[in-house]
Amino acid sequence: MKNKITIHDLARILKKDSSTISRALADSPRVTKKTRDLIQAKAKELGYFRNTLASNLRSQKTRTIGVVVPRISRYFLSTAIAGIEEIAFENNYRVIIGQSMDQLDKERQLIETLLSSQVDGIIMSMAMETNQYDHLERIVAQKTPIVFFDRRCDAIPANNILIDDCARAFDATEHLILSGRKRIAHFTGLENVSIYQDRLTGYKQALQKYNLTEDPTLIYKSSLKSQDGKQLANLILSLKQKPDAIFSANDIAAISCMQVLQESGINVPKDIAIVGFSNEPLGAYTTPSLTSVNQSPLEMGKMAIATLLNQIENPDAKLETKLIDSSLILRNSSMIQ
Amino acid sequence: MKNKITIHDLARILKKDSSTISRALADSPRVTKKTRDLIQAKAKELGYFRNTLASNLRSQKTRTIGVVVPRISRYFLSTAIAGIEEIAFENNYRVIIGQSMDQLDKERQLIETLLSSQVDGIIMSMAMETNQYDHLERIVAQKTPIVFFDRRCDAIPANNILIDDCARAFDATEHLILSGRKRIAHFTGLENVSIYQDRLTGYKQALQKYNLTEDPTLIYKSSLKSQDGKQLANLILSLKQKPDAIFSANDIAAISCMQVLQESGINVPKDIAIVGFSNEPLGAYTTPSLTSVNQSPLEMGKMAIATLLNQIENPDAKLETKLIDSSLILRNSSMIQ
DNA sequence: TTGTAGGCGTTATCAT
DNA sequence: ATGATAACGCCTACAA
Repeated sequence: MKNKITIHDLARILKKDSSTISRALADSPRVTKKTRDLIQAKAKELGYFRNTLASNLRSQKTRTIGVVVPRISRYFLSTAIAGIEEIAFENNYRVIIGQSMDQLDKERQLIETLLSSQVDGIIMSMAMETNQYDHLERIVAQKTPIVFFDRRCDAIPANNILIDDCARAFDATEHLILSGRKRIAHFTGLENVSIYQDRLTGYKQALQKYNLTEDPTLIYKSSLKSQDGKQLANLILSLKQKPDAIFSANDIAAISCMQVLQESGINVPKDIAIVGFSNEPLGAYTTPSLTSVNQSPLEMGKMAIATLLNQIENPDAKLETKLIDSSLILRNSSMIQ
Repeated sequence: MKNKITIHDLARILKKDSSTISRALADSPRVTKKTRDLIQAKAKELGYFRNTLASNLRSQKTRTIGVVVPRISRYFLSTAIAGIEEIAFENNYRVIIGQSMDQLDKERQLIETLLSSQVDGIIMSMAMETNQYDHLERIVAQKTPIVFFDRRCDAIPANNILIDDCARAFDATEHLILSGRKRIAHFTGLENVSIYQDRLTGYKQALQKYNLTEDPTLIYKSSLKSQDGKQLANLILSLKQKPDAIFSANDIAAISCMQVLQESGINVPKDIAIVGFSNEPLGAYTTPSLTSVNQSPLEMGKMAIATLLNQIENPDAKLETKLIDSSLILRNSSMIQ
């Protein structure tokens, strides 16, 4: 078995009580400097490591926070997680990560796992599929602090770290309108996801402001995956009266759609201008480069963990919704070249 | 405090002993089906959750594995982690993630944290800076199973999940030679990182095979970050006799170098052909698109966790080094157009 | 300043 | 089949 030295071993060796050892190792002032130094030296010598398991059980704190996201291998999310991990580490917290793969079932299981692991708090961005909230209600019932970022859950009282999706969608649509576009299609996600609703609202508000009629046949709902973008491109290609612009609620769908359109001889942006959302790095490298909305993922992640840690240390803190800076990044896919 | 129902609460309510409750909840056959059903129903009703902390302390297992990587927000690593998390979850293991940011210090601290958290095993890819191995030796000393992927550590006996870096570097260089290139520069990483040594070796072997003289002034060592690529580009621009090709040990340096070269009027690939390494997705979208080496990160991650779980369940299993499929992906940055 | 004792929640062992 | 007991390792009132 493993090389496990306990405070009892140290106690025996040093002929002290284990409580003295415990205090010394915790730098408690309630032990002489001399004994403390002696004990710490011996502990180091013997390679003693505090057993976090036992310590946690005793203190009922794990100094671990759980993160549940749709998937890690997407730039926005991995960058947000990088920010979370960085701040958590600085504050001596560990981070457990799980991916829901946008599935309700997996999300449920992950939450269950995290709760029974006694995480001190949870940061999450909801799965696309999630339309029931029993698992999230349980988090609240257990009084485990929770912070949503990006994809919030309106049904659950919690802290939220967001960008102003509606305003940015408005900006994106307005930008297309001001560039002279009249028939602007919108790619939206599943209706239970808050941000896609917000982006849809922003899109509609912009149309309204400029007196463009909202055409329901120009609003396409999908999972916004790569293949969805391709399918939608083919659908658009088959239309007699094509849109002259597309505002997609994410970059993946925008880019894959753009590729298919181009392969069929459509000129982007001349024939159809395209704007995405999220500012994935590869959008800067496509031809044409993709106009998109920067969501400041690193800042979102850092703000999410800061908010969570505050809530953990201060359980009565008022719940807040914080908006992180965001902006439309103009590139060539929406500019007349 | 939290809504925590324990087996003792259930015992009191059902007028049974806590050990019976424990057995029932563990589906032990040593309890009547009737009582078991009764207990399980009641547990569900009251929202009982096993306290993983206590259970772990008892069993001396955490069912948690630690992952230490340079940074999460890079495609290769986030994808590998996605694979790790997926398989871990299927096997009812949790994953703790830490980023060393390529710093030895942070890596040390992370390892220490993971060890005192009693993780059942560790998967890691070494930090660029790491040139001392005391922290890694401690992992071995504690008999905690460890698997390296991508950036291994030759000084530590462990499982390794790799690609054949040397062979792929050879392929890349040979490809440039067969395309008629004579002065092929190489961007390598810090010398303590195994994979960069391997890629350098592959590069040299290809030169040798085709009787090209190895020119030490064409081998550039750096951290291979974006800014390094730019600096190297400027350095190359200042040369009287420029290379006609560059083989970079990663994509980031390759792409940023390519950009700077192009801005200065160099035609890629005509004047200088470029090949990267890692096949980051954005390489497919640059102009010209970047020839690179696919490292199959998802498969590497899955193989790493499979190997680790096997080692955990079977501590005497022989240590292995597994090579994952990899291949040179030809794109426009190295083809005469 | 140091020691004693008990408990965090679970589970394995032994007894009934 | 079920109950009693002890132990995993740590921490903290309380006592001395």
